[in-house]
Amino acid sequence: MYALVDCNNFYVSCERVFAPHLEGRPVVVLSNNDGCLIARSQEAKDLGLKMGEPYHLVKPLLEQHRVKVFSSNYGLYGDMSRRVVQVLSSFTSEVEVYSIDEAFLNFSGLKWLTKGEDLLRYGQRVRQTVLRDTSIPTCVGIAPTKTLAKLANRRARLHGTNGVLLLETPAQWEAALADVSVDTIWGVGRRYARKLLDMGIDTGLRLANMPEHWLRRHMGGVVGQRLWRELHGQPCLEWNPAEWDDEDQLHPAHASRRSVTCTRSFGRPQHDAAALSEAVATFTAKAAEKLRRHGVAAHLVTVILGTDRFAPGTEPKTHTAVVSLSASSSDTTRLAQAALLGLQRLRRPGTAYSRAGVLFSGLEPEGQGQLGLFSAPAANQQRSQQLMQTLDGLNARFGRQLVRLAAQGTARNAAGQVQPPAWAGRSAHRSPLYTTGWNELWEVR
DNA sequence: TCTGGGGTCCTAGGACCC
DNA sequence: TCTGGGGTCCTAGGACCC
Repeated sequence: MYALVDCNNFYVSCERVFAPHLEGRPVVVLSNNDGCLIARSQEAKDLGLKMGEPYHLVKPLLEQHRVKVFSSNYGLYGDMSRRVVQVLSSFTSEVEVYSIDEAFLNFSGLKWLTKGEDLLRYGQRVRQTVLRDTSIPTCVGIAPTKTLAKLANRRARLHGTNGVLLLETPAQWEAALADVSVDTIWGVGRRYARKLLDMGIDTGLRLANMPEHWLRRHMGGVVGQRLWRELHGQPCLEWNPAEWDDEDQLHPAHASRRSVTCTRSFGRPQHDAAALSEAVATFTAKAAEKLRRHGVAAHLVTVILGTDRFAPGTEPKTHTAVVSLSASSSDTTRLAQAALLGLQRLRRPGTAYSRAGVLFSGLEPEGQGQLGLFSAPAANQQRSQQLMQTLDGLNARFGRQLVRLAAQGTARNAAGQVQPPAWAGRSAHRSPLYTTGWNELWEVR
C-alpha cells in the first residue's frame, strides 16, 4: 500500500504561515518573472482564477477583488518542504519525495497494519502531525498503487475522513474511478484526454475497462500498459526512496538524475552580447552549484537561447548549442568557459532574445572518469575541488552569489548599491526569505 | 508593454562515419 | 535500368508530470 501526502495550495500555505491575517482571504502566487498564476487559495479558485493564467490578463480582476499577490519565493518554499518531509520521515523511513509539495510513503512495510481502519487512522495522525509541526495543511490518499493513491488523494478533501481517503478494495477504487472525469487520471494529459473524450471514454472507470492491449496500442506503448495495470491495483511504477545525508539534505538513494538545468526569462528582451554573457555565466554558476550538491559532474553543456515564444511565425523559437568536455566537470569556471563558447556560436547579432539558460547532461558521479588521456593533472583537480568547496561554503553562509565569477558581472552600481542587472526577471511582490535569509528573518513584535 | 521553470521519456530527420 | 546498411550525434519537437 502507498500513501500520497499532498500539501494543497502549498505555496499559498507557506505565505500564510508568516502572514496569518491572509487566512480566509483570496491569495495567489505568480511564476518566475511574475508571468502567470501557479498557486491559488480556495477563495481565489472560487473567483474563477485558473492555474497557469497569464498575470497581465487577470490583473484587473485581482485588483477588483483585492486578491493578495505574491511573486514566487522558492527559497522559502524549499525550506518549508524540507520541514514537511522531515516530519513524514518520522512515520516511516520509506519516503519518496515526488515534488516540492508531494511525497509518497510506502506503507507495505507496516505489516502490523492489516485492517483498513488502522491505516486510515495512521494517515490521520501523519496529517495532524505535519499540521502541528509545520502549520502546513495536507491531504492523504492511500491505495495499492501510486496511481490509485493519487486518485484517493484528489478525493480526500471532499470524500475522505478528516482529509484522509483509503481505497483498499476493487469495489472502492472502481466506485471512485466511476465518479471522476478521465482527464483527472494521473498520466492522462491534455492531448490524451481530448482523444479519449472524442471516443466517449469520459470517466476513469471507462478507461480502466478498456482492454490492456488497447492502452498499450493507443496511449504511448509501455506507458499506457503500466497505466492500465496501476488502475487495476497492480503496482508497476518504480519506488525511489530518499535518504538523508550528513548535511541533512535529502537525496534519491540511487543517482537517477539525467540532467540539471537553469533557464530564465528576461524582464525585457536582450540583444547585447555582454548582458547575454553575464546571464549565461550566472545561470551556469547556479546549475553548477546544483551539480555539486548532488555530487555529479557533466560531460555535455547545452546553451539555450530563446526568442519571443508568442511571436507569430513558424521559425524555431528555441536555439541550442552543445559543447562537450573532454572530461566531466562540476567546476563553475570550467563549465562557464564551455557555456560562453556555446553562446558565442549561437548568438546572432541584432537578434533580441527573451530567455536563456544552460543544461548539463551526460552526468556521472563526481570524481569518476577523470583518468582520461586529456584530463587535468590530479593536482589541478584537487585545487579546483577545494576552490569550489570554499565558494559553496561562503555562498551558503553569507548569501547566494556573494562570491561569483567576474563573467557574471557585478551586482552593485558605481555607488556600491545593490542593483539587479538589466536582464533580471520581474519579481515585484516577493515575500521575505523568512527562514533562510539573515537579512529577512521573520520579526515577532 | 505584459504569457514560468525543472524534470522525464520518446520520435524523427539530416549529417556524418565506416 | 540497378545505387546498402548500421551506427552515432545534433537539433527540434511532442507527450507527460509537478
